Amino acid sequence: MSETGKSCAECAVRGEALCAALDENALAALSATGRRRRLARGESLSWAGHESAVCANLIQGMMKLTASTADGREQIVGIAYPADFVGRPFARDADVTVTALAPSELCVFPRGDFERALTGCADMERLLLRRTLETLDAARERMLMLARKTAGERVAWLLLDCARRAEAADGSEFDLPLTRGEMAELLGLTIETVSRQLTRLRARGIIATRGARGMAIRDAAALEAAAG
Amino acid sequence: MSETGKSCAECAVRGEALCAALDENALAALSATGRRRRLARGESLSWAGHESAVCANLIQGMMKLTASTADGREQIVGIAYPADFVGRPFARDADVTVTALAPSELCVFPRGDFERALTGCADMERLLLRRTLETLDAARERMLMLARKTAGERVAWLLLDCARRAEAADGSEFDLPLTRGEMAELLGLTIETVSRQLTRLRARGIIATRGARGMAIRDAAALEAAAG
DNA sequence: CGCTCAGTTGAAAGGTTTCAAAAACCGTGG
DNA sequence: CCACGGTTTTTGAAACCTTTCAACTGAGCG
Repeated sequence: MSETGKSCAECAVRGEALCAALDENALAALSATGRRRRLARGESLSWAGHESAVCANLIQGMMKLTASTADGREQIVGIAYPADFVGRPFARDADVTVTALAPSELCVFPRGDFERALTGCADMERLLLRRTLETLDAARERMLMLARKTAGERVAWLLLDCARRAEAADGSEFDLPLTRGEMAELLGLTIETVSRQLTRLRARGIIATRGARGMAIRDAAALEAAAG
Repeated sequence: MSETGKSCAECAVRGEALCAALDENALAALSATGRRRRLARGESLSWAGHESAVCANLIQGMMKLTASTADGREQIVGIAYPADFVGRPFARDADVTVTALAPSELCVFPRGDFERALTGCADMERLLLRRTLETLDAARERMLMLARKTAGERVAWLLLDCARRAEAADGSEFDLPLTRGEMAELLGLTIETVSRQLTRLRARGIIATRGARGMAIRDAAALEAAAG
């Protein structure tokens, strides 16, 4: 039973989060060390360069992981969705900052407790290994994008990714979960360049927009082609 | 005992590779499925988009992991050194190509056999998890570099990395393990840009070169500053 | 209804790439 | 040991794309 009075049994991501791999006893033990935490948009869970004190499962919302240079340039290096794990077990320091992109709720554990749960449960460890390998695959795809794709290709790629995640049917409208600034931060571009590329896609009839967030893909094939 | 007649006991990376976590029996079982393989510079172990058939430990040499776009643009997304693990357990398809940068020797296992060894040995699984988390950290640092650093910063960053790995004392000479082309492939630049940045660092007295590979860092502080 | 902030658009600047050619390097063979 | 030929590296100039700086527009909200 967590601080907020919700039990694991009624957790929105029960069955999808890492702790799905725990048996009843281990779950109870871990659960006793965890607590729910809500973050408003823009609030951070941890900061790069600071001690990596916590691990958490994202229950609802959306978070960004950002890396930054000494002089303040920033880059989003990952996005976390509900049921995703965030944190860095087995390391003293975090090298990313984790910030809520939308109002979010997490189940937070002291890092040491979470590590003990991992070590004590090979299934959960295996699950984390698989997820980490997938995250690494995604990171490598992003490296290719950041290093070799044009601005137009990057924007198209992101729109396809958002549409896929929004499970938007072809031509149907969905809301972008990111501002232009966040899109830029993710794609390694500037706000202006993102805006110009969206304008270009709209001019070519490939997408339609409605306000800043409303988005509809009119020509998925063309968008895929544009994504390189 | 592997094909080449060498046993694990006399393996050059025994104690550092993943299999250091295996007990005697498990090691014997895995070892029976593995074989040594030598690759000349430029030869590949696996190809992106093809079936991820093998896992391996790099015994000696150096390999690059490259991702590529449909139209052939390429980006190095990782480098493997002796004792490093290469391969993608738990996935049907590989999304990177693994190619030898120097004459290399690997201990290669069918993916299924390696996965069984992992599943049967929590210690090895834990070790792979830790290494994968470290690799992910490195990948994120690279994303930041590829997205936000200038050509000069990238080249300086790479030189520092190479010097560190070569354990070159301050001012001492060492050989770059990469050609200009490979440096460019790693840094998300072109050969010409890498060459121009090296020329600039040389002109500023920060480095000295001797042929294409010989490199000496004359002013480490300035180089660190230049790396951003 | 006006205010504020996010997003768009424009023009100029800047850095990197592209294309082209010269120079240096390296392994080979005489 | 030096000359040779192919390849890698360096250098130059122009083109290109993205960024920067600046101003405008539009949307959301009290």
